[in-house]
Amino acid sequence: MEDSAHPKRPVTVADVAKAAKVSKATAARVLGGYGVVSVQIKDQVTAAAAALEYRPNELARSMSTGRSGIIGVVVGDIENAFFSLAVRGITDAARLAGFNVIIANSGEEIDAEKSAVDLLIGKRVDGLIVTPARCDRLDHLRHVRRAGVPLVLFDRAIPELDVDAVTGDDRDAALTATRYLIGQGHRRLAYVSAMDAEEGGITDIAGISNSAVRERVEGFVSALTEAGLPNPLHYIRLGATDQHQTHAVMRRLLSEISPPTALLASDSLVGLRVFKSLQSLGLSVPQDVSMISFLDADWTSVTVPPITIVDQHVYDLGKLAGERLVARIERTPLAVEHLRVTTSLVVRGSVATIGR
Amino acid sequence: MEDSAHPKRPVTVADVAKAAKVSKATAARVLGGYGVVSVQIKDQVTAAAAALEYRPNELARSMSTGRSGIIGVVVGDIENAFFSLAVRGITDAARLAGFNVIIANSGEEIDAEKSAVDLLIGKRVDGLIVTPARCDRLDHLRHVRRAGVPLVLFDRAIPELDVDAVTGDDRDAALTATRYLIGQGHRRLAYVSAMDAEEGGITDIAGISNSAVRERVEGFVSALTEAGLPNPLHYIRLGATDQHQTHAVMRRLLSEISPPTALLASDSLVGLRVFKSLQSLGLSVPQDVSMISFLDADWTSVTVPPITIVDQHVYDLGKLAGERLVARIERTPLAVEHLRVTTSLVVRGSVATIGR
DNA sequence: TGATATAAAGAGACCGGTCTCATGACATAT
DNA sequence: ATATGTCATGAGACCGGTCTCTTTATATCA
Repeated sequence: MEDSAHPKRPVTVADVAKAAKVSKATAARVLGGYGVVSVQIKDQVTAAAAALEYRPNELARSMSTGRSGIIGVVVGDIENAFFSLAVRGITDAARLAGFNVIIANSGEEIDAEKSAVDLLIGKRVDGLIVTPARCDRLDHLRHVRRAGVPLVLFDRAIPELDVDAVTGDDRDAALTATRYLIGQGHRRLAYVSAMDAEEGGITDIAGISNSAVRERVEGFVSALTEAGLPNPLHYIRLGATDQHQTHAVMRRLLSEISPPTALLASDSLVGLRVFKSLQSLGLSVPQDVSMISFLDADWTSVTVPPITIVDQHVYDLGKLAGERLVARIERTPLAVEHLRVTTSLVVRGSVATIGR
Repeated sequence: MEDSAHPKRPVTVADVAKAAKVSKATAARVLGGYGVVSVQIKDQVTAAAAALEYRPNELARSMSTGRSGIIGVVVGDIENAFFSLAVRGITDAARLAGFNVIIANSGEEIDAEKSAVDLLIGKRVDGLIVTPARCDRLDHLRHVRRAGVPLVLFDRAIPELDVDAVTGDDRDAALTATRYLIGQGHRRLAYVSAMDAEEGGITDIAGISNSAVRERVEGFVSALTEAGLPNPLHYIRLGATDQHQTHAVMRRLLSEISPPTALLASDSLVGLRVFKSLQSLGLSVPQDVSMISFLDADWTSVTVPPITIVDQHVYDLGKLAGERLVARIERTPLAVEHLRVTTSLVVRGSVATIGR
């Protein structure tokens, strides 16, 4: 009865004003915490507001101030530990500055990303953090700029966009990890990524539309090249998008005439799939195959052996992106930058020393 | 120059109307997709809108319609795989119905939860899904009801609140898992949870303020009782809130005169900590100690041995909560219900058969 | 005592949409 | 030819805040 009978129109400043016998403007001053009001009136209004259980309509507030207090975040896949940890970092930075976060998932699809961006702009977010699925379709991001909404790219940079980006130092990370593998005596190294497969393997590194993937491949290839190893592109495999695909990729890879002795997995999901795949093929790590995965995910420390990983300091990455965006929103004068967070190799037990 | 020089006031219906040489009302009809407009005028307005790159201000739209198209979700900890998977389920259900999701983290703290709820109500969300940190402080949730905002509780029920709840069948899950352990010959069983420790162990099950935790403990105790095992509360341990605490809890537990032979971990984070703790104590699973964890987390399938788990079908749980809330928002006539999603025991290798 | 400064409160425009109601044009019925 | 109805468009109120500008009351000074 009490709930359904009163669909109860929410209490507004006008209601509070009437109850406190003051003008709407005065009540608004108290409730909004601006302007000058006498102590007596202030108490009067506060009391009336409490009695009526007044809650400000943030929507209306945003309407007139033009600020929503919301930061929009478009990520590739929230379920991925990489993103959920990054979101934590972003959220913490945002909350510290008094902003809230609204999250949208693009599923790494450019159209979903586009509509998510449009939607958030429509909600008049104060700023936007986007993980661009591709670096070649930019209209929607250009539009964000033109709409005057601060934008920070996350995990992937797009130099031609002239906008801040926060990423790991992917090139260096791959370089370091690969050098380490080479240093342990490995000569045939594979790189496995979840990026959608192009036909017939990699031929054109510069053409990879995802900068994070591209930089990692570049680092990987550089390390092989500087070590004088032949055919650096030979063992690069894309398309490890799910367990089934990964398994297929792994079977093909390991049934080559000279199969690789070490694998570099492009992210923790791929790493997990690769590890499972090796298990089901009856291969043991690192005796039969060595591996390194990106990201310090849960699972990497409890396997036997624990997995050697490239720690991307994802939380910091997210926090930095959040802080950068806040600075932009607050119009702090800053040059456009590509901030790279250095990564660190955490050596555990998944890489064997061979050929000595 | 071009970006900074034009802080570029966003394009409004009025601007489009002027450009299309029609009234604001007519332009709004076309842009908002309501009312009746002749085809000719419609094209005219559409063209003008495209030329000006008009984007509707969803805030203003929400103001006048009273609907924001947003569902608010307050979770305990987004970083926890349980919640991030649930959020995926919620988000999918929401998007299917045309809603967006805004996520807030309570950190399982009642005050943070309170302010998150207030904030979301302020943003005029169309509905709210909350994981209540406690079942005894309810003012803010009562207020949600009074404000006329549909509410669905997630993972934990509060019967006295007369509101929908979607949870796993925690009692049954714990009962089944415990019975299984007993069936494998275990007689000394421990239950380890991350809930804040009360002094001196558990004495009053009915007093546990988190219904999910309470039901699991009840199920655990029921199974022990029906098997005629003595002292069912003896090995229940709370306070496994981080790796350090968990380690302390485990040391104490396993240095008892008759230590437990099997452990039930209340969630996947606790499970992971327990597993790591066992590793560092040099104990092997299941030879030295058997264990079962809640939630089919990543790590549980790649350990040696893989962990026997209680699968809570979390994605479905989230999806169901999302669907239920959408139904409420759309005023589908439904009785208030506590929906329980049945769980299933996935037997892998972390439980030994003993004493035969 | 009157002039002026200053603090506090009120009146009402505004943000950008939605939506009701009024108006005008044209077609059909009488 | 006049009345009636329908359809497309225009005018303007409204949502619930913020904020500028104006008015009123009180204090300060010559």
